[in-house]
Parts: sequence; structure tokens; C-alpha cells
Amino acid sequence: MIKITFPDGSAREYNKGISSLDVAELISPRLAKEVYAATVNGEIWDLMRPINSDATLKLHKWEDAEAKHAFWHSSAHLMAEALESLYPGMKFGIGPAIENGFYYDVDPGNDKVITEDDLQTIENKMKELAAMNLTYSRRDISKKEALDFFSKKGDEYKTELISELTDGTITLYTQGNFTDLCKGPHLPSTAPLKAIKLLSVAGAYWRGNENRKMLTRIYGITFPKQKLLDEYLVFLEEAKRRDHRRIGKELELFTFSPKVGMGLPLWLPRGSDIRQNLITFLTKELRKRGYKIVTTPHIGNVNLYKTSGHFEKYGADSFQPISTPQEGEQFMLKPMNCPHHCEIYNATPHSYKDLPYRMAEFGTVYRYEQSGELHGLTRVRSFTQDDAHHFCRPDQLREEFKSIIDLILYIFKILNFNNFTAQVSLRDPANKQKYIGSDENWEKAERDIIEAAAEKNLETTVVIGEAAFYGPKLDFMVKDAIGRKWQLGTIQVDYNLPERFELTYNGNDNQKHRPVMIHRTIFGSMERFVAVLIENTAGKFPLWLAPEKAVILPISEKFNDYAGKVLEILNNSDICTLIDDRSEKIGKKIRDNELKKIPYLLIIGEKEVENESIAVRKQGEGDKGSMKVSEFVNFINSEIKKEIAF
RNA sequence: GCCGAUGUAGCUCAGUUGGUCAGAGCAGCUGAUUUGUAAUCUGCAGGUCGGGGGUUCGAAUCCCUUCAUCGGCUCCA
Repeated sequence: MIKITFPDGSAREYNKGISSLDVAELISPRLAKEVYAATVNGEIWDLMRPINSDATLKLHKWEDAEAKHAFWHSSAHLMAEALESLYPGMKFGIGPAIENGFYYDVDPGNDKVITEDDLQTIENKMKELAAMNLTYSRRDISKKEALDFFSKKGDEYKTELISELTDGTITLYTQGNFTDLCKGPHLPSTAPLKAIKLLSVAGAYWRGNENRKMLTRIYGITFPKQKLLDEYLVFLEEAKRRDHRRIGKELELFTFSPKVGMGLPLWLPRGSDIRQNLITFLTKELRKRGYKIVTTPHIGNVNLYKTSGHFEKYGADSFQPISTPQEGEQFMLKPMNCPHHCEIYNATPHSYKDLPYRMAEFGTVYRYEQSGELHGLTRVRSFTQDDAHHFCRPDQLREEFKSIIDLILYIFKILNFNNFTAQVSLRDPANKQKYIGSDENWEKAERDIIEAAAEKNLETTVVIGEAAFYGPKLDFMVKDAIGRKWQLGTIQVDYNLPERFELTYNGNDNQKHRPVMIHRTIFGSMERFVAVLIENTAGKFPLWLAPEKAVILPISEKFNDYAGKVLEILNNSDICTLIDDRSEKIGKKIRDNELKKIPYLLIIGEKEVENESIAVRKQGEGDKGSMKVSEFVNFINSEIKKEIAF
């Protein structure tokens, strides 16, 4: 007998070799139907795998990520089986479960192409196979056997993977006629794979290496119930409706023109107002916190970037230097603001008493992003960073870093950004040539970041190898409507540029000392931030950000005169207001302006003219009763104050 | 940059296998209506079917090329 301990601490005895599924079955047959994987002694296992010694056991139902993982991983194998039967000779790369579903990378052969038109056929085949209730069986195998098996099959991708594995750790899984290299875990059988949907097909480099062959990646998702799949598909549709590219067009916020150039956003008046409202707000906040605002040109001499090291690192992949009629002069569109800011620092002498020097600029930069990478406002070739550089003494670094974390959290809170994650990005110690600067400085900077985040009780994930080439960083990430992750704010420690630009300050010992530099953004860029804001709010911006606060709707043309007077009063009171004096019925005007997401609709008819008032309707909420115009002015101002005063 | 797909009026989309196929709704402009909380009615105008080239008696439809967009990959100072 062996003892199995459950998560609640209770324990029971079972026969040696019992499977997790049998344990579930003994607890309740219904539970057995709902579990998809198990964690045995901290390791995720197949339900069928025999437990041969005392163990802790947690059974995973659909709600658990572990269950979904096994479910989708088994689905990937099922898809592979379907593909193999439909396309004999197809070769297989890898086919993992992902956050939402699974994919498989396949090589259909040189003259074959799989397109979205083929997905239905593959899907049907999967359904057919799933209904056969095939069992997934696990087999330990030696490296040699594994290599023999897959080279016989002609699957060079699998043999490549196996050749890098250690002997004794290799397992195969088989269901039906399909056998795959896999460490599992899997479902007991294909029976639970009831609702199947293949979503898209895309290209993906083998092993993520752009120099290697491009395979075909097929994405799909499965659920144990059709209802869950239907809900997921509805969710995807809704997400598409929140896409900032779509809303940006509908609400006339921004556009792109092939004539101007791809990835170069054109801000329309309404989008520009939102952007400007953000800038005004943040500028005010920065001044309160001791920042100095500076302005620098959009280009800089090539030598500036040679000094900074950016030219060597990124010169070849940038917009190429601009030549002038004068021989030998070359300028670059500025890809970042830091070198300019270093030279501003150098323009005046600094005492240790004056540090930290916090220098901020809404600086527009230009980066040559690959054409296939451009994406709405989130990935563009020209964008405005809410950039700042803190020049401080080494002993101030920790506090300075923490104050920036505070600022970012404060701004996110005002904007109701709750779903961000914080990521500490460190260098890859195995790949030091990618970075510049001494080991000592790197280690110190990494320590400072980790400790500052910890002192601020910030929950972070640590990612090795994601650091900037000059220093480690703390990034704030958010997800867009359809789950893609974007980096917004970032805080980066840099010992390198101060060295290269020979920045100094006078210490209390009257000697020259080297300051440390912190690069930081809060929004990241105005473009990306507004994009995320659009998707967060679905275009219904908070009052203080809305381009127009109100629109006046006269019930008929008879009231246009009075409406015009109200319009003038509101606009003179800095409450940006529109008027809709078309010869339309009031219902139509309300509908049209509701759809424009203007926060307040002010209806004016006979009653309002008589009482010198306005009937206030709040967007999305309906009639709020009538008010005097002056009352409305006060009301709007106090509402705005509530939104941005914390 | 790479793989695949898409590109028809300002917007959303119809246009079977090449042969009155250049259409609809919304938006716009006309005129009528003068309206009380999510779509009043009439009429008009709008596109060399992304651009260029080709096949054909005939191309929105087939082929080539180019530009742009979309989904991924790679990249992201």
C-alpha cells in the first residue's frame, strides 16, 4: 500500500501502482470525468501513469492551467495525427500547448502549401479521430531507439531535437497511428476533445531562427464542451471590436497613409486632443516632482551615436544617415533621446548637491522597424516617447529608482490600468558579448533593480537575456484586446553612457565623479499608450481625456439660437463642446452622438429655452435631468478634478 | 525581412464557373419635415473594382509584377 496526500492535507491509502485517474474515480466517478491531469510530488503527470510510492497528489480540473495544458497538448498531437493521415510524408517540428490553445509547426514538403482553406478539412479529420476515443500511451525509450524510429520515418526535425536530449529521459506518446516525441503529460484518451476549432495558419522559423527553414504553423483551440468553444469565439469577436485600429478609424483618432509611409502615424484632431491631454497632465505631474523639461532636435550628428555606441550596435538596421551638400557631414534621425540629453547635462557643471538631475522630454524618435512588424499604433516607425533621464549619484540610485516605480504606479492608477505585469530584464550571462559595460556595474545594477522592486512590493517576473545592451531594466507590460503583450513603461539603469559621454559632477571632496543614469518612460510612447488606452476603454475615454466633453442637440431648428449661446458659454469655459444642429429628429441625433462616445449630450427644446437650462444626458447612461449652464460648467470641472486628483 | 492571406464608393460589405456586374446599406449633398431622449421621408452624387503589365472577342473575376493591409515568425536601442 502507498499513502497519497491531498492538497487539503488529508491522506488515504491505495494499492501500489494506482493511477491518478483511479484515485479520482474512487473519490467520485464524476470527478474522474472532470480531471485532465495531476500533479504528483510536484511534477505534472498523465492521469494514467502508475504511482508506485507515497506521494502528494493534486488533481487538475479544467479550471487549472495544468489541465488546459494537457488538454491542448493532446489536441496538438491529435492535429498531427490528422495531418499525417491527410498529408502522408509531412514532417513535424514542435507542437506545444500555449496560453490559449495549441499549435503545431509542420513541414508539408516543398511543393505543398497549407492555407486557411484547408483548416476545415483538417478539423473534420480531427473530429473523426477524436470520436474514435483513442488512448494516449506513454513509452520510455532509449536515445538510439528514438533516433532510429524518427530517421526511419524521415523526420529530420525530430531527430535534431532528440540528438540534443540526454539518454534515459526520452519518452514517446502514441495515440491511434501517430507517435510523437514528447515529455507529456497527456489526456488518457481523445474522448474529451469534443469541441475543436482550427484558428489560423502562419509561417514560423524552425527553432525561431530566421536563418533556418520556415515551417507552417497551424493554430487551434479545443474545449471539453461546445458551449465553451462558442463562448471563446464570441470573446474573440468582441475583442476584435475593441481593436484600436478599428476604433481609431471609427472615432477619427488617427490614420496612416501609404503616401506618407508605412508605420508613420497621422494623428487626426480628436486623437491629437487625447494625446495632448495626456501630455499636459503628465507635464504638470513631472514639474511637481522636480523634473526639468527640455527640447531637442529630431536629428543628430552621426558622431553623437558613435560616441553613445548606438551606431555600432544598431547603425546598420536604422534609417540610414542623412547626407548634406557639405562633404563629410552626416546626420541621423534620432532613434532615442539619451545622447542629446547627455549633452544637455554636459552643458553645465554639476555639484553633488544638485543631483539627481531629472530631465524630461516628449521626444519624437524614428526607428526602422521591419515592415512585417508594424502594427497599428503599437509598433510604428515614428513615435513620441515620454522620455526622461535621471542623472544621480550612485548612492541615490536605489531611492531614485523607487521614486520612478511610485510615479508609474500612480499614473497607471489614475488611468485605471490594473492588468499590467512587471518584468525584470537581466542580461544573459552566457552571452556577454551582446552587452557593454563591466561585470561589476552589471551586477550592481541588477541587484539595485531587484531590490528596489522588492522594497516597493512589486510583483515581478525575472527574464534572463531581455536587458537593454547597456543595462538591466524593469518593464511594465500590458495585454491588448486579443492578448498580445506590449511593453509600456520601462526603467533602465545605465552606467555606460555617463562613461562614454564623460559626464561628471563635483563631489564634496572637490573631485570629479561619474553619475549614474536612469532611462525611464511611463507611457512608453504616446502612440502605444493611446492604443492600449483605446482598447482598455473601447473608445469611451474618461471625461478629462475626451476630445469633446459635450455635444448640444437642439430638438428643432427653432432652438438653434439658444443652443448657439450655450455652445459659446461652454467653449469659453474651456469645456470643448460641439453642436448637432442638423434637421434630424432628436432620437437620431442622440443615437449618432452616443455612438461617437461623447461623454455628455445636452438636449435643448422649448422647456430649456424658457428656464435657461439644458437637459443633460450622460453617454451610455441616459437622461440625468436638467441644469443651468453654469451648474453644468461646475459639474464638469468637478468631475474632471475627481478623475485626475488622487 | 520571411511564410500565408486579403485589397470593390468616405465606412461596412454583395458581386456563382470571365459575358448589361459596377451594386446595397450607412455617411455626404438636395428638398420636404420642425421633431422631447438610440435610426423621418424624397431625390442626387460617389468607384478606371489598390497601381502597372499580360492572356482573351471580352477581365472586378485568370496570370505576372508592384504597393499596402491582416495573421504569425524574426526583430524591438
